[in-house]
Amino acid sequence: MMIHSHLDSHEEGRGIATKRDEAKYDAILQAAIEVMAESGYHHAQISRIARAAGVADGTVYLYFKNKEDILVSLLRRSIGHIVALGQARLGKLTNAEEKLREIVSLYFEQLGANPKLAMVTQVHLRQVDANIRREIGSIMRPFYDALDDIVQSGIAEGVIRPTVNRRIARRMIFGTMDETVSAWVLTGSKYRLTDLTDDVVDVLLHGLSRGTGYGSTGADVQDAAQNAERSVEA
Amino acid sequence: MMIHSHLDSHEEGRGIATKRDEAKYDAILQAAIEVMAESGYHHAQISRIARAAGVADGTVYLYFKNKEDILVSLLRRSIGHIVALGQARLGKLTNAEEKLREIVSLYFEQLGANPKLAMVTQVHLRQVDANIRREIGSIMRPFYDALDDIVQSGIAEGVIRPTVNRRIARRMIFGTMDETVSAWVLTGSKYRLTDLTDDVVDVLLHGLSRGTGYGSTGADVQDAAQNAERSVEA
Amino acid sequence: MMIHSHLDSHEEGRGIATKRDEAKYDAILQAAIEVMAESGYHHAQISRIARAAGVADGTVYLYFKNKEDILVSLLRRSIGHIVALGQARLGKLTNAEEKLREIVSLYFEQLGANPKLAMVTQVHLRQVDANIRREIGSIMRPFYDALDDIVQSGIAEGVIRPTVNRRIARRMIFGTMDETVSAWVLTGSKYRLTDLTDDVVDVLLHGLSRGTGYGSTGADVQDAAQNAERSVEA
Amino acid sequence: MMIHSHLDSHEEGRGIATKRDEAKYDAILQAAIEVMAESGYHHAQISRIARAAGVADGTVYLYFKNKEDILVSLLRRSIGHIVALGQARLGKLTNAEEKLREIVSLYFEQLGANPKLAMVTQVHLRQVDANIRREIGSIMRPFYDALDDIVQSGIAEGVIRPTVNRRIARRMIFGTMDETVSAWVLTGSKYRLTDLTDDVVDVLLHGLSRGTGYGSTGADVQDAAQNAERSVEA
DNA sequence: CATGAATGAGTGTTCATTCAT
DNA sequence: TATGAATGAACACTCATTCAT
Repeated sequence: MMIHSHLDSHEEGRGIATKRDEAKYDAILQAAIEVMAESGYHHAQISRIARAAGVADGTVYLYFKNKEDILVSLLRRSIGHIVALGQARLGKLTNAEEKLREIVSLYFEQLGANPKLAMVTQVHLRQVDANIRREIGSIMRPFYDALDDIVQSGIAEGVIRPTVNRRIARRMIFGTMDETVSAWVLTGSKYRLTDLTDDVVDVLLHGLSRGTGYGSTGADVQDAAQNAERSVEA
Repeated sequence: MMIHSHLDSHEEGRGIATKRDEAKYDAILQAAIEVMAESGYHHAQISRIARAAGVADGTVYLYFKNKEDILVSLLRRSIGHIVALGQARLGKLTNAEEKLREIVSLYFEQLGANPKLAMVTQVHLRQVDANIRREIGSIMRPFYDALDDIVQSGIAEGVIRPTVNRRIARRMIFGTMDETVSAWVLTGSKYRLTDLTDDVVDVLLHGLSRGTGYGSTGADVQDAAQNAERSVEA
Repeated sequence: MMIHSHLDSHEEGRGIATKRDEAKYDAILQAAIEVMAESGYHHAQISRIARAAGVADGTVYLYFKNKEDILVSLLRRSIGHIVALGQARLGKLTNAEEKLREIVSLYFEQLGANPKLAMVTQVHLRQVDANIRREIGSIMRPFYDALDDIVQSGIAEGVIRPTVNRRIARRMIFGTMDETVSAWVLTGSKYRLTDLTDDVVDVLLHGLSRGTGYGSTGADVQDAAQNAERSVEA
Repeated sequence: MMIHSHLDSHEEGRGIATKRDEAKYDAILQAAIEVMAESGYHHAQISRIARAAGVADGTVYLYFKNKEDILVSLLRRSIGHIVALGQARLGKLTNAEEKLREIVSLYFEQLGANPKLAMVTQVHLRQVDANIRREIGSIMRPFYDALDDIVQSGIAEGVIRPTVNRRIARRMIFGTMDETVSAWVLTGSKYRLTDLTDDVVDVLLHGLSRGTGYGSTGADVQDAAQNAERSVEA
């Protein structure tokens, strides 16, 4: 998997404090997650974030250009982290199926381990203005590229059907993961997100249709009755 | 298809004007679409919407509880319309595959025919507060239910694999459609959304994996080379 | 005297409230004079002005574009008033000397009758940004034009020396009046500004120099000893 | 000319750094002129002044009490310089007319040679708070005193009319010079300020009125037509 | 039903000043 | 002396909502 790496240096975007207290930077970001997860982007006053971080209001502006910059930096850091992990883990894998499972697992694992961060990325991040959405898009790009690479290499390996519309394939992968995480967040993060990995990968790989003779996975041994029992999720 | 209908009476939610000038209600809703599509939710002042609708500011509050209610009513109306159409069209179909294709087609057709509405539902609707998102969920319910029905009946018919996680299946369907429409909107609505129906249904039904001997669709005759050419979309 | 009249319609500049409560407009302006005279421009919070005017903060913005607009409107109104009075009074006079005396008298009378307004125009008005100073210049123009007209007509009548640099003559007239009013304001408005009219006009007309045989005025009978006694002013 | 000298020791006012690096003190003052002339008082951040002076922000406070103190020190230094020059030059003159011409010439020469300084003293200096204006008054005192001395000695010599109101005479002199410099600054410092000396002195000495038989100066040979041509100034 | 003038709560951001090093 | 990171007070302005007419 070729994960593009220009976002690894996820600090570049700051452009304000080149060499200030890194712990303070982290504290503000963490405080922002806490406050935003609780109150949403628009109701998360800078003064509350500052207080939660243990700094003065003005200090926030030594580390971030403005309030939106905090949000963008949050996403940049978390996506950057996921992408970096992906580079490390997926590099060792050769099979597209394994790569897909790994990236889904990674995504669920990362967001599943931090419900507040997930709340911010899945819900509050979307409350911002159009111009910020553009920047968000550019931050997500490396992740999208990683998904595209998986599809592309899978086709090359003969593991993925060459006839799928690749862009749509990518959107299916991301859309399914995104919808899954959002549902998990909005229902209170009550179950383990990673538990869904196999089911998600199964449906992504094999679709809904009962074809004839396609390769069955371990998941297939579950029958419809069992399926109906899974009710942890709302 | 069992589309739950309690939201069809989409006027119930108003609770303000039981039977006022219906044309004025529509005018405000239409004005809201225009203004929000252009400026986003937060920059769409009530006064601008009122002016665009040809009514006074105060009049808006005779028809809607508040600004968010306009947004919610927009969604209620458009989803209600789609659900109603779905009831009509899917009722005649017996095959789950056909139903899936029909609902995807219908969704793309409705939003594809109204880019401004799509802009509002895909982008601006998400800028609202968390508490409103709950209401949005309840509005979407009938549509989700329709998708669930398709999955459920598909399994009963033996068309859909009984082993798929049904909730995840539904999220895959909706997530893929949603992501597809969002991408279309955010790149300027430059191509025909309905042109993607077949490719979307193909990947939903058969997944990514090149299994052995699953039933191929007409789409399958496209080869990788052709796939690479599809560049209408950004 | 040809006083250019485009500023008579001193309400045009508002451009916000075309037909609102005129009494409210006046109340805000008067409140602004009170508050600014006491605290200066920068310390005159909109909320204090609003409270003093008996309106809500937001109402101020129904009548004025922003805080600077209040200041500019103040000047526009007071200078406009002086210019309008000048048109009425100077129109009846034919002699440039009389016109000069009249306009000095008028200026001192108007500002002398309203020390708080004078405090604002002489002190606080100058605390604003460069861009506003430009607008202030355009508001003062008609007054400068009136002074120019007096000089010009005086020369035509043979009353004013044709060799004086007209622009400098105007600046002397205005500079002397301005300096006189400022001194009066800054020392607490303790004496009657209009009492200085004759002495000011005398020095403007005849200068400092003891020429030989120039026409003496009544003021000339005051001798140096008396002059030294005038100590009301700081 | 009796120029009171207690402000010559313009360092007294500092009260902070008694004998620090004089070059640094100058550098900060010069940087302040540059930055303020460009951006105005309120937009001239201490940090920009410090950077322009090549020192740290905090260092500024080792030399100046606060931001206003920089402005006041600027005026103190420049007026002090003018007053000192005046003492040197006017001491040699015996005639009040010559003294007046010399001090006008000196004032125009000093400010005319430094448009940025003039911009600060004529425009930005006036943007300060009312309490500071009092201190400005005390700084200007020696200059006012010099003007008063000229008037006083002129009367004693029989050169200046004993009947002029002396305080008003002084205000006319200063007001005319001030207005002239301000106009020059605000129109872009495009002509030579010193070129106006003769015209200014002429009108100060002889006023506007065409009396009979007052002593004419060389300037008088200019006729009205020529006067009209002087259009260097805006 | 309709109006639209009036309301007033709510907050991101700047920057002069301080002080620990 | 000098630094510059940290501080935190201060406030104009917007706009959803109301209600007297």
